[in-house]
Amino acid sequence: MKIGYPCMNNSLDCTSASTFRLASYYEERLVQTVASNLACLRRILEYNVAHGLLFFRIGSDIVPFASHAVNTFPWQTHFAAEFRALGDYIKAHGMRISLHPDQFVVLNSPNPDIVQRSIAELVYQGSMLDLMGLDSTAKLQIHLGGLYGDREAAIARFIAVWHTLPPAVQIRVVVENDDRLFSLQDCLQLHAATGLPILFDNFHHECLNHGEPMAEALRLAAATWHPTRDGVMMMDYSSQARGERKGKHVSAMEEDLFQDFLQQLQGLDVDIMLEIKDKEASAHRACSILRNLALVPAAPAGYVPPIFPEAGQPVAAKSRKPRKSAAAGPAG
DNA sequence: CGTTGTCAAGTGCTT
DNA sequence: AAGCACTTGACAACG
Repeated sequence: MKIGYPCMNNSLDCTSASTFRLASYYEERLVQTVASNLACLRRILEYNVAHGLLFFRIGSDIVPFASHAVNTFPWQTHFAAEFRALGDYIKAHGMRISLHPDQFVVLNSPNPDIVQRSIAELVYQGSMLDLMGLDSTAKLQIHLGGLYGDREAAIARFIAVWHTLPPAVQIRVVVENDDRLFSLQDCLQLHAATGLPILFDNFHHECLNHGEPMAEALRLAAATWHPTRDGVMMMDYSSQARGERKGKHVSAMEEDLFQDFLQQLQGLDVDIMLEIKDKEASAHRACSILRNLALVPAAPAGYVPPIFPEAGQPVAAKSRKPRKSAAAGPAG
């Protein structure tokens, strides 16, 4: 079992999601930004290894405008060595990686332009995993898409588009049950038609289900992951923020609920992504709980116990990077 | 230097 | 018809 958190680390003074406005796009700035993002990603991974957090979701903004027509820079070859080194590091430490393209990726849209843009985004994100040399257990996590007033037609369109995906992308795509439109049952129907694995989200399942108990839902989702091709089932874990809109994620892990959830696993092996606002802080807590239950290995050599911050207090102040000066302005 | 409106991209729901 | 929410975060303009 591996524990992870998505995209950002609040303890480090860097971000791997630096971007800029389309209006201020120019190539030199792109190169500078990607280099900076990859350097920060490396630091985040090192932090994770040092703290025994072996599951991580890489953000979508590593290469700004990667699937936009404005970006014609061959970043894949320019940064090949950097991506390769990251992949070597990931493999050397047995880390698991996922990416989660955002809401603009809608494979079942009736609009063919949107479908094409969605595929381009998947190709971009999948190619990062390819460049890192990671196998098909590194996944691209998406939702089924829109409903458009006809559930069966919406699912059928997804299946039709899925069959047209490049094989390198197809083998990485996994579908997550969402909290309003497409339930675990819909995802199982999709799995039956395509064989693609279901990334199970416990909180979404609580919001939208057909009465399946959590333990049963977990087993159903786990059975969709091919042991060698896909690896151990990935899942998202969260819980309801009290007093907030239904579906709103908590800001810090509620340890009792997490302990209750672990009981529902009934021995099932999963890699758990904590979709909780305070990121690595909750991941540390989860890891600590799992170490006590002997579900994850003892702390790695040289492990420094994290200082749990008070609620709302950042561990380290973010220091702003110096502004890029006008020296790198567009040609002239 | 702090504040705040805005940002490539989609969909469904609420007002 | 328009605004909002979705892992919101971070850029960029303005004072």
